[in-house]
Amino acid sequence: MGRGSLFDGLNRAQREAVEATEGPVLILAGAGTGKTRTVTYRMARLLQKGVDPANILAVTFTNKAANEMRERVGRLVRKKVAKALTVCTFHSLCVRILRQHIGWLGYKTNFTIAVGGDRDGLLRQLIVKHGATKEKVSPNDVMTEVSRRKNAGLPLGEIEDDLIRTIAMSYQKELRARNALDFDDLLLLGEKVVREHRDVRDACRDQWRYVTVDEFQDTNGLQMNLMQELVGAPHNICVVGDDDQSIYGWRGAQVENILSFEKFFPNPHVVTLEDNYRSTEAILSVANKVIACNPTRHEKLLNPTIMGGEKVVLMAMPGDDEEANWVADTIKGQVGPGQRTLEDFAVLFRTNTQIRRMELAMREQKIPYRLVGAQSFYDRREVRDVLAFLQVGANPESDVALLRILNAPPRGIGSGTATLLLEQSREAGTSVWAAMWDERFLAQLSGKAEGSVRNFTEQITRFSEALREGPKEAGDLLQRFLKEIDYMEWMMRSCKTSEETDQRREAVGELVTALSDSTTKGHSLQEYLDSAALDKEPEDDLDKKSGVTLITLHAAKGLEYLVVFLVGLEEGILPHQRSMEEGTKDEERRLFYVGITRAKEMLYLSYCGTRKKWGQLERCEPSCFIPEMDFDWVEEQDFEVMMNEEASGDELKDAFGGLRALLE
DNA sequence: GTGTGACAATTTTTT
DNA sequence: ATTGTCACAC
Repeated sequence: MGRGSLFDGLNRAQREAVEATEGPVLILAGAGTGKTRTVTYRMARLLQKGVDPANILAVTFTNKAANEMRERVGRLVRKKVAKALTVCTFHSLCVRILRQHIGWLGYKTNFTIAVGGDRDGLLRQLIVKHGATKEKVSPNDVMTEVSRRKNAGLPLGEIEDDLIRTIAMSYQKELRARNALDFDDLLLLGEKVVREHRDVRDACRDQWRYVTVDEFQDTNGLQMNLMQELVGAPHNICVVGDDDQSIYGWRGAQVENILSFEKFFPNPHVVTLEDNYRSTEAILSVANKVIACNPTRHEKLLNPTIMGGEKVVLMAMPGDDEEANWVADTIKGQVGPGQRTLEDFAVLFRTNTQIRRMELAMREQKIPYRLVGAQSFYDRREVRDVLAFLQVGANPESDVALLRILNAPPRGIGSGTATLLLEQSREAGTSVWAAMWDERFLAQLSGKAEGSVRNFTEQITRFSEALREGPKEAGDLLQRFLKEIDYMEWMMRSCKTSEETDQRREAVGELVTALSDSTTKGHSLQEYLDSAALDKEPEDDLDKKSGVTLITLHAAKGLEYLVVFLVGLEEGILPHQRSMEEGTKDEERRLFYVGITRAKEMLYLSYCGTRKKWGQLERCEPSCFIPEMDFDWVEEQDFEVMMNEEASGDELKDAFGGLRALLE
């Protein structure tokens, strides 16, 4: 690769960043300033200089970002070289480290990762057990507090609220007993093992000599500590981020990590990227004026390189139904041969629940769409079940998974037997699986229950052995196992619509395919299960689907679209009610800013006069962020006024007939 | 032990 | 409005 080609199309600041390969580097990159491009070129430059790809680590926050980064480096260097890089999320980095070294902390290396439903289920049980149902304790309350403390490095034993402390501590004990880790444990223990064990730390330092961290404004204290342990002298660490896009404060992110980077790694080479290549002047002017309202920030502007552009449209809507249909109609009107495609459009929401209404409108109007970050693929019931089967097959001692599938589909091991089983495992200090083999336990059961248990253990043993003998055929084996236990038939019986039936069948099919793909590529079963626990979607799933993108503001960070609709600009939604109560309105403003800067050519904003909440109509006020925009670049429209005008003109009557009918 | 139906609670954002 | 939980009947 010639030196000239590597630097083609980079501006001065970007080149400076690419060329600064040694020592700490801080890249302050505003939205759309070619951040990913700069980072990937920089990695290519390292490789060009002769750095071994195995010595390069890039850490991101989402799998999507990790995949994209790997893919883009892959365009610059040979495939084989790109493959040897370590590009992963903080969480999967920690899994890697822990799968090797967690023995130091007294866990077994085949620990399971407790996610979503399983974790909530456990909490629910514990809440009931401690008689806290009638008190206002929800799994979420406990989880929020547990997560907050783990990420801040504070002990659970010092939680003030007695009830929450008790539940939090037994939650932790329970996880521990089941050799399971939650998301926060991954970071907590990952950092701990690296900090406490010099050998581990040095092994990591020896392997990863050049480290890059993306979206650095979103790191929390734990992640910062981990990086400090991982990166020894000469501190070849490059961090990239933008304080204006810090939107994860609620998850413990510390903007100070990027604002005072030099405190952690002295004398960094600082590069600022301000030229924006993504959006029009119109869009950037609106964005700049809004974000300038935040009091504490690195003062900076996004400089447009695309001058002019269509004004940002601000639409007043009567209600959320009309809003959804208006979005769908507008998209329809702009898609066609020689015009835009569905993939050019994205609709951005503050909350997941808003997405439902939009989905309905899309279906009614037969517009294909893809959902990002709504209900994640891996949170679907059938998927969790099937993964649990696989997990148990891979390692029957995975208590969390085993308990999940104990009686799914029903096989005569009901809650009574399950309780006895759990007691047995606790008393004997063994896994649930081991308890199932205990003759003294089996003797306590009725003849029928005993038979059920023996049947089950025998079935699992066969499946497990088959997997061990032929790990490459895991996909087939799984499918055969599902057939053997009649899983699909049971699952289908609880489906209401044929659509649901298809979806579930499809989901399971996808899972089997993904598994087969993974093992064919030479990944172990454990690796597949890890990625399933940490990923939101199977690798390529999302990009393959075509259509309009429906996505939350949080999930949209880092992405861009030709045309963006940012809907629901109302008090209580953006800014969210809770942020006003908690005094985090600045973060909501940054969220608004992130949303605006996703748009390349055209931005539509809308707010409603009324909105349905819990089936009831409620009045809404326009967001307080609206007056903060630069109205030189905004065109205000009112849907009802517009409709009346259309109604009086004859030509367009038919085109909008459907919409008008809605209003009447 | 399993399956059905009425009732209640739920909505911030993600790995 | 949807989803899950609980009580009751088989």
